[in-house]
Amino acid sequence: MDVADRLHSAAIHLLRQVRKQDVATREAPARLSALSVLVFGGPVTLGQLAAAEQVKPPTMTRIVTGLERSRLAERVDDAEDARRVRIRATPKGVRLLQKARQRRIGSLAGHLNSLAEKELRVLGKSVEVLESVLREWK
Amino acid sequence: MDVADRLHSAAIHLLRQVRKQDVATREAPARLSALSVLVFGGPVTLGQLAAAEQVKPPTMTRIVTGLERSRLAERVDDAEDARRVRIRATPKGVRLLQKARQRRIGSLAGHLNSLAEKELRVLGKSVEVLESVLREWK
DNA sequence: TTAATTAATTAGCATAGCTAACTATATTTT
DNA sequence: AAAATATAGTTAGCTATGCTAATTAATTAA
Repeated sequence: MDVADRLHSAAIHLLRQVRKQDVATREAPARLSALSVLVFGGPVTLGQLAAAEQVKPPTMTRIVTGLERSRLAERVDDAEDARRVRIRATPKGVRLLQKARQRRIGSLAGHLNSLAEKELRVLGKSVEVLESVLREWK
Repeated sequence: MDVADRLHSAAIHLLRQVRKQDVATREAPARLSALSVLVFGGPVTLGQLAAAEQVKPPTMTRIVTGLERSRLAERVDDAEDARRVRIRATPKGVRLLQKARQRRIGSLAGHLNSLAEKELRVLGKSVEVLESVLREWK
């Protein structure tokens, strides 16, 4: 319980810090987050994207519309099922997201480089543990 | 860089999972988050609360108004400086937040209890490392 | 005692969340 | 094959959350 509590708190504060880097993109958080799913998960239907982002389809419709207006993503007709709309990141979207990610990771890495070799190894080990926990989740 | 990248990703997915518990509160994320600062950090001025939540004062004005309408927090006049408004959680707000937190932590702890003793120790150790990194940050 | 600064609010805009209702396509039943 | 049902996405209309600019009130500095 104690580890869960402090891990939860640390995750919140860590993301709150790295998120500061995102202002440089001039794009809203919901759009960046959806774009991230598109860039790292490939083209998906609107419904899948909504589920991945834990929002309802009408919300995702508008997020995608916003991404399209910024030319970061585009709607593509689905050949198999004409009801569906596939969403994919444009090259511009991929570039923007990779830069945003670079800024976040760079910021975090900058703060980790004061750590001792041993501490970094412990951290790396527990990231693996977390990844296994997340794979089992739900 | 690799540790930073995977730690970042793990933090995102971990919080995305535990956040699901919050629907039970029937309160919006921004309000819960601000309330959390009030409950764990004691009464603060509106400006301090805005800074802690990384939003601008007008935004916090409305979040606090929402919390007041739900009787979760209240505005208190500042004796030293009449321009300031101190915000504090009500007993109802404290109770609601503690339950919400309990659900989150409980959910996380439930997923950690499949870990081996050794893995949990590694995780505990790296939470300490993260806490020290966060103390230095900015 | 003015002038400048600071704290919070108000006004007005865009985005993001929801439910309910609608359109168009697919699938299942009769 | 036709009708009924189910599914995918959008539209409409609401509330909440983010911003900047302008306002009000109080404090501090000149």
